[in-house]
Amino acid sequence: MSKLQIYNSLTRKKETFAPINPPHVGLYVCGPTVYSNVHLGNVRTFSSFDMIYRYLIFCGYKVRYVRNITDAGHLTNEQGEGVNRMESQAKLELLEPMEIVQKYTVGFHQICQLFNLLPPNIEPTATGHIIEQIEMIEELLKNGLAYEINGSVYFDVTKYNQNKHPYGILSGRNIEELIAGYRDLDGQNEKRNSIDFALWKAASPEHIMQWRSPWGMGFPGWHLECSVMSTKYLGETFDIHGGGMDLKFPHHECEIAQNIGTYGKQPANIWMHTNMLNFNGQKMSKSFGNSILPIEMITGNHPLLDKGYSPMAIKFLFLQSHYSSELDINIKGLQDAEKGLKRLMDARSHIEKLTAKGTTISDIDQQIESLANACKSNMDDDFNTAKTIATLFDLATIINSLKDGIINNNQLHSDSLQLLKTVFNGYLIDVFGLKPMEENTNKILDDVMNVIIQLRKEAKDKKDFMTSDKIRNELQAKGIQLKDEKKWRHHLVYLTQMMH
RNA sequence: GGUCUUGUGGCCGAGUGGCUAGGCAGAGCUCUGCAAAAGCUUCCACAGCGGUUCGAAUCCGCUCGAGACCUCCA
Repeated sequence: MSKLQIYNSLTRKKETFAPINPPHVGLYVCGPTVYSNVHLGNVRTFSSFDMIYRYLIFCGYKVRYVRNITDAGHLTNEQGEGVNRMESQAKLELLEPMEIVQKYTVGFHQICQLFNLLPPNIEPTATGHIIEQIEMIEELLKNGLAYEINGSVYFDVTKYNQNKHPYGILSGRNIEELIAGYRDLDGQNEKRNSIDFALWKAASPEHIMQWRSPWGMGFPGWHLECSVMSTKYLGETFDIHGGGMDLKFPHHECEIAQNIGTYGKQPANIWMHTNMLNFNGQKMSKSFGNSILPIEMITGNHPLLDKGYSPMAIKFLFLQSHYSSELDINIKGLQDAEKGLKRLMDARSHIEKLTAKGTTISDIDQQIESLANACKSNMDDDFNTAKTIATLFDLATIINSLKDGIINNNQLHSDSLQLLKTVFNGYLIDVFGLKPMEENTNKILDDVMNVIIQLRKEAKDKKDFMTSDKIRNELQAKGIQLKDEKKWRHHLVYLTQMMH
């Protein structure tokens, strides 16, 4: 049996996964900043880590998954940049910061549900851990790695580096170059050194979010919350820390510095970074005009889209590439994913109708077993979902052949049939978190449909194809697809239902 | 400018130094009243130039191109 290998950004190689306290695994993922809508790129990242979380569970680990909500810092009001929230307006016209936080936190959770992402075990907020953050700053001050100026506290990167702690270990930067790079920028700064970063920022009186601290009223620095909350819930050193590639520097670099500066330890054994999402060859961004919100993707309410796509199809498209690769999507890719997903889901439901009459182990049985094993070893190879999906497609071909009688069911042993069920449910449903299309559970509708199907069959038997085609077409228009030699079934109605 | 990543067939995308990735699309066939679905067969690759090697899409170098980060960002 293969063992799980994970690419570690810190060491830049694949490593055999060995949790600190098996079977327990600590997983920390940087969550969203909730002052605007999450976009589709965020969804890819959180889908990737959802799959990783699910696969760890699938492998029998007991995972504590912590994903933070960043709700402190430079909150602006809804109108975004260009609007000075400090200008005096009637109090009620301004959104309360926590109102914004609430709105976008709820929105984020809704999107997570639509994409069938499991909630983390703990979802801590930055504002809920101000005291702990202040405590960590005090430790850093005590360790001589931070200094206070005018009510703000900064991390002393140069000093940290002199203590043989390599700042830049994760992102491959060296501080001389960084300093040189900053020198060109404006130097109006109270920091001792341009690469120092804020642990605590003094707040001007009109700043809307501020807390009391030993250094006066202020708010915590941007990198501190993750250090504090990962340590609090997972320990000073835990197994996996994840986040988007764009957080590698400076966010994760600073996090490491803060943790080492405080506890003298690397916070995480493994750092994982998921890659970015492009649309039509470009990074999704407002300035390119190709930034699409998840909800727009689902409803199709966007000029660049021809129609809406189901969250499952979108997620399937994500899973067809490796989490660490850049992914470029477009309309055609979405359409392809829709069809591909349907093929796999159809194969999955066909398994239920198969019968196994094999008495000995046939070639087919052996093929099924080796493909099932391949799924595991593909996933164990740094969560290679693309390859695993390819393997599932190979199994789908076998299933379809069995269904159509092209492969005789005396070639299929009952153990293999069971294995097919286990694999399709295990990977497609449990690990990838893909939901099957909705099955009809309405008994009356079922009975009515059987009457209609019977009528159509009689028309067909009389060669009255006008009538039989009419029935089929009318049903199609109502979202029910009728295929000959088959039962009728519902056609993807659930999506639109979910949106309204 | 610096750090890092990357360049695969019509599109999207895996990939180990030597063996068909896969999906969707295209072509042909089977099935079919017609569709749909499904099955089988098939076409189209590894940016360019060198090098290492018995052998490289896979390793090294250069050229060209793309992207991310260096400022909040998944």
